[in-house]
Amino acid sequence: MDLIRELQRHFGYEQFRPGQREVVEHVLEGEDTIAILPTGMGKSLCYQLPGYLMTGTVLIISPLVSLMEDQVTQMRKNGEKRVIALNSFLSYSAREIVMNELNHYKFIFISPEMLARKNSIGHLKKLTIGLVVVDEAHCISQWGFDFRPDYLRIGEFISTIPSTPVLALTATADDKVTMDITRYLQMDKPAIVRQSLDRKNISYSVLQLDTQSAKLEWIKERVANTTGPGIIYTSSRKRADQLAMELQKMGVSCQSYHAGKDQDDRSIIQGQFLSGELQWICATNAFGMGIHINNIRQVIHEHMPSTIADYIQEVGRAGRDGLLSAATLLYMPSDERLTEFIIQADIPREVEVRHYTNLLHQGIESADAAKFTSLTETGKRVIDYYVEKLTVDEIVLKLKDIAEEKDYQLKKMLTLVTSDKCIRRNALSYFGESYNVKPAQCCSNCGLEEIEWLFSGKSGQSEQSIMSWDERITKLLG
DNA sequence: CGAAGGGTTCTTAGGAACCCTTCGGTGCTCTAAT
Repeated sequence: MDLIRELQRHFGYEQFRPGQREVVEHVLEGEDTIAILPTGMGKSLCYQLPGYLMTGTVLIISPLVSLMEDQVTQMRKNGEKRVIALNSFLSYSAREIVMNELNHYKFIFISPEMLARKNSIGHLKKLTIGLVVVDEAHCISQWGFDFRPDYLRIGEFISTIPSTPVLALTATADDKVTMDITRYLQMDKPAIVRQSLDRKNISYSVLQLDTQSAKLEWIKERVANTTGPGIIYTSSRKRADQLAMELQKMGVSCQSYHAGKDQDDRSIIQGQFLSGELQWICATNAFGMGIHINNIRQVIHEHMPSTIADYIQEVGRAGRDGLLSAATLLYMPSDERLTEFIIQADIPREVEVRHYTNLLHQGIESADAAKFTSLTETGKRVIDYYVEKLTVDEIVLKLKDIAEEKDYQLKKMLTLVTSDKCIRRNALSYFGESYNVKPAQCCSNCGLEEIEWLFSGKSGQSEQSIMSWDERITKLLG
């Protein structure tokens, strides 16, 4: 088959981007495939093109309803009418109608939660599914074990259609994530297509400061004197709101974004950032997935994320246009305490697990049983998943493992932040990669000399723009 | 655990010093009550 001709016919492109052709070929061969392609490499083409070239429906499992809606809108805009998203946006009656007409659709988007429902499975099993796609597949590791257990149930559906190829797409996967994907998607010796995660145009800096207010002052100076658009990641919703307010006071066009805001506000803010109306976003880790903005110049971490993989995901949102971009992480000793608290707080404690499962064994309905414990809604759902597979003692051990793993990930992150070795090299080695050519603007540990490029488009900054990085930092810290 | 904010004390009427309490991330779906 002449894939280039098909590419032209369906998408109007003259050539594939790196990795795409290989992925498409594996999928068309009917092989299970894991594609690890950096952001902006056109992952959706990896299932859309095979979809057109094969019989049967393409089922795409997607983590966010907003992301599904965006993709459906995009595909419809490109002339594809046979596409639908199955999620809670559909009214009950609309869902009934759609479910009975599923064979009209070529591309069906669905959340893991919806996929786990018996009703959905019944309808989907009537279809001939040609390909199952798991978009943002690292969510299996990131969320499956302690947040959205239905991510671990995807494999149960897949095992009912054993000869259908499965394609997992992600921008970041270390060995453990690759193993989790293989296992929980019941993949059979998957083909792995991997492009380097090294983004040469991103320069990494870590700055150690002593207090919260020093961080605030640094950010204010930085935003006032350099160019956006940019994202500032914080570790709490409150902090994101405060920062946005401080920057607004300076006349910076800026909004905060986190899960505490209602869905409408969130999509408005995202839209404004997308259109360039907003220069800066102060956000928790709720912001970013599925944000297709090419010219983000800066990603500032007011507080470090809890894993290196998260860090690389967040930082990777900068510079999709290939132009130089800055990633700056502000670190204050003891910052890890908050992160530690957050990641451990939601893991159910042993007493809660034993109490809850005891009630279940007495025949009490799970919803009622949860009321008698201090379990969070998330905690309850996580245990409900493990109860199906494990004994109580095993669950307790499993949760301990999860906690230890998270702790280990955080320690890795902390090592990256506090090391005086090359940040790029350290981060890449976490993904089993080494680099060959060091870019001029590598990282603060290798030495960043000029930040002139960060002032492009700003007027009246010529004097500052020729200051060296170190001089500037010294000045900022006064 | 540590930061931030509200309240109280102390000493003398504005503010510093301290104690105590609260809060801290990610998303899906459905149900019941307005």
